[in-house]
Amino acid sequence: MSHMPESRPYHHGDLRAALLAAAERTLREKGVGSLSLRELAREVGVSHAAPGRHFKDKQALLNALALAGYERLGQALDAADDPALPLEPRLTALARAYLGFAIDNAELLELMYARKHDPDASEQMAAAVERTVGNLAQVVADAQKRGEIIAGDPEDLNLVTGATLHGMAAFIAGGMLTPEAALAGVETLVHHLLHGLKPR
Amino acid sequence: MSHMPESRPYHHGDLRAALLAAAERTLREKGVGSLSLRELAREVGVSHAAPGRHFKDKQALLNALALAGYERLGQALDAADDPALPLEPRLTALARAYLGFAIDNAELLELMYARKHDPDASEQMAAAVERTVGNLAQVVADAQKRGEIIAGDPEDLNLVTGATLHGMAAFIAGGMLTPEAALAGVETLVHHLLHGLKPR
DNA sequence: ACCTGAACACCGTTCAAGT
DNA sequence: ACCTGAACACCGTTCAAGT
Repeated sequence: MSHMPESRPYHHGDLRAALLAAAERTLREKGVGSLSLRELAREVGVSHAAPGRHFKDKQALLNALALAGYERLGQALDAADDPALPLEPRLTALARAYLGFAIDNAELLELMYARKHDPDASEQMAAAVERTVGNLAQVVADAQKRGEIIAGDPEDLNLVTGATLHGMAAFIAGGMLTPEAALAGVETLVHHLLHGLKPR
Repeated sequence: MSHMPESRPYHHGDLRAALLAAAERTLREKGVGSLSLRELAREVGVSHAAPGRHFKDKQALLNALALAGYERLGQALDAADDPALPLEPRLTALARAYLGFAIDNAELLELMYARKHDPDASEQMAAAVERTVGNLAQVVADAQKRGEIIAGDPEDLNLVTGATLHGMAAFIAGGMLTPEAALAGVETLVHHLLHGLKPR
């Protein structure tokens, strides 16, 4: 038994994917701070210079990670969105999905938030962000059409809802809010957002 | 002219303060990524091991920086808060101050958000956060007392307003929102928060 | 007390050279 | 095409030794 049984999934045609997979695991388990290309190369069983073939930069690796994150977040939001629902439950479901993602991927989400103005990657990134935000914008637009929401500038309305959700996610990622407290508070949060803090 | 005129403010009794000052300048000008203890030591004109006398860790330096940030944010909020004002303008002024801080100290704010569970520093840090949040909580509490705000759980109300402001600040720090757009939108933001998105 | 110099164990990035 | 090995210029941290 001088070598592994068989079928090493790496080393050959899939180094890029292997690096990304290892990176995400490290990210989840030890945080961004402990993410090193050399360590990743070691984990995957490759020379320390090999990652350079697939990612011109450490930042490029991080960008790819963030991009994948947006992909998965987008899917989660799509899956959670039911356009047939009335506004409040629809928004609540969406918020719950977003916060769930934040809970399960706190470190990744921080990475996604951190803007690095890489001129090349920023195009894809902007598109990914757009798609994520677009999900929320659709809900607002639909609600406006149905008269369930005031007829203000949609941009402004998206900003409030977006900022609120973003802030909640940041609270979770930052450890200022426990997952339980966050999920327990979603309903009232959305309610307050829709009905306002002033007495009616 | 082989040496500086006089009074080197550093090197002697003030290395700690000098390091913090240099660090904040670097933070503002080049971002956290370019913050190195060795570089800081060079800038201040001291050996690379000297910082270790005043900060056990690089993280300790960052913690001190964040703490100072909370100090200044707290002062800015205090200065902006006028308890005599009616709820909406009072909250607007506070929001404007918070976003102003985010605009002027984007990198620092990111540092302040980033939780590092340093068991020792977390005590001071928690207190600093508490004071910042407390400012907002006071506004909500006052408004509730006056009947200007619904009589829900104060925790929940603080969460909405806090998350919204936090999210806006993060949008600014992350470059997804220009300072102009952010400041221009404060009034309607606060209005939407207080009056809700549903038609009245 | 406060700082220096050398040392250790890491990094990211580049580049010739191998297969 | 894809990877290796060596090299370069950095890091943070520690620790004896100096003043």
